[in-house]
Amino acid sequence: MTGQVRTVDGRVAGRRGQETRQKLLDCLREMLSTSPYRDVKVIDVARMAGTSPATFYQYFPDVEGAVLEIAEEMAEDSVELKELLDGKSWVGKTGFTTSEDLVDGFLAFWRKNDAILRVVTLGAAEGDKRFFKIRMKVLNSVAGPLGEAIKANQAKTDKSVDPAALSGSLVSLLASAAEHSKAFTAWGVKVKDLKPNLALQVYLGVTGKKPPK
Amino acid sequence: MTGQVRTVDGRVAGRRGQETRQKLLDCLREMLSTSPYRDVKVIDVARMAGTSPATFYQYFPDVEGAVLEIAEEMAEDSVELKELLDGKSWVGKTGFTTSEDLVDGFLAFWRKNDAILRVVTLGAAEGDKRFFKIRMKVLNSVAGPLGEAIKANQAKTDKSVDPAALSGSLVSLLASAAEHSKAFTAWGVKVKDLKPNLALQVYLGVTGKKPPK
DNA sequence: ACGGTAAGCTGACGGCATGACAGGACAAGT
DNA sequence: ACTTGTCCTGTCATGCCGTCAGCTTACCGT
Repeated sequence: MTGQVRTVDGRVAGRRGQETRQKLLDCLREMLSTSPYRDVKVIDVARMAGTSPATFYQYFPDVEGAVLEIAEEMAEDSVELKELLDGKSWVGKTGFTTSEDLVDGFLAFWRKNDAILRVVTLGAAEGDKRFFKIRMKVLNSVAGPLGEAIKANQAKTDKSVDPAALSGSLVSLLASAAEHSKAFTAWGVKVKDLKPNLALQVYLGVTGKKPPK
Repeated sequence: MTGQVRTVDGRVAGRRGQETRQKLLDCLREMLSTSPYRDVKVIDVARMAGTSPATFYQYFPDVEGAVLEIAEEMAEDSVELKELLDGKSWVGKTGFTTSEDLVDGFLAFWRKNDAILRVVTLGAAEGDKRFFKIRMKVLNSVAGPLGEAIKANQAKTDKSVDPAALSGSLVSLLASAAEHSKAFTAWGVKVKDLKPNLALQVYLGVTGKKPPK
């Protein structure tokens, strides 16, 4: 389904080629997490990979193209986030644990991929449809199931909030907290306290009730 | 208080110099809103301003330096956001209006400055202290007063949520919604419905109650 | 084993952005 | 007109970008 990996000029990549390509991607990933996006240069990536800029351009049209590749890989991984909600209960104490696990898992995922997600977020904000789509895929892996959970709970305790809007808000909040956790620290919220606070808000959003002691 | 405007090599800028400098800043602002941050080049800004790259480097060390200048200007403007909360009531129908006005004003501010805020957000996420500080100044102009309001209301209806964490979450949510309103659209939330939804969440966060009909 | 074919890599090059400098243009005061 | 200090730009060295021709390497059929 992925089709064959191809070079920019149309040749199919063999074993060695794919290795080189992967090495370039790895090095780019590394560069992204150590220097500002604006300063990431093809020549640096190539140097780090022990190859030449010309080789880079064989496999990717430009830096952005390679970044998209990494981002798509990450978006694939994001399906694992669905498991944080799949078949979980929102009732009583177990419900709050569900909420805590969700927050935990989401923050961990974001932290693991924070460099690439930063770039994806920027691209999306700048209106680039490709980055926007990737960002939505990641967020939807949580927003989808979460919206379902909210809708299911509203069936019991009818409230007048649009489930889509609410789950979207909650996921946006999680993303924002993950990307800018330092802001919360500056507001006097200790890292340790951040997670419970987020979990509380998620629980409140889904069930509409205070969590059991 | 700003001190005198100076060129990179230490001369003080006169009338004409300041005009040129301002023109460069305006053009940079324009460029930022029309092309990806990564692709903004000194030469383009200079060309647009009808001057030469050398002139640009006379007033700014690099693109980032000039961007910081614009960002600081914007951060100054952000004090106007405080007025959205100063002395406002959170009681009953008036309270919900306060919430609506806050959301309205915040989104408007963000939209007006979205290009520069995008870059500030990126810089902050990348760990740049200067951008982080600017972003905090903007967010604090709302988070501060909002936190006060929350604390004041908790005095009556005691709840166990940290006011700082809650106001931080709400402001983060607003920022996220402003920056990625398209995401909400993709979730089926119409632009028209987004504001009331956000206002509702802010109101809920502050008062802990559903708004009066 | 051998030659053919396609994959893989790089040196080299024109083009453009960066950033520094010195010198010329300009305005203002004397 | 002359001086002084501000302001702008032409020019230059440097370095990255993006492309290409051409060389080397691996694979495959006979």
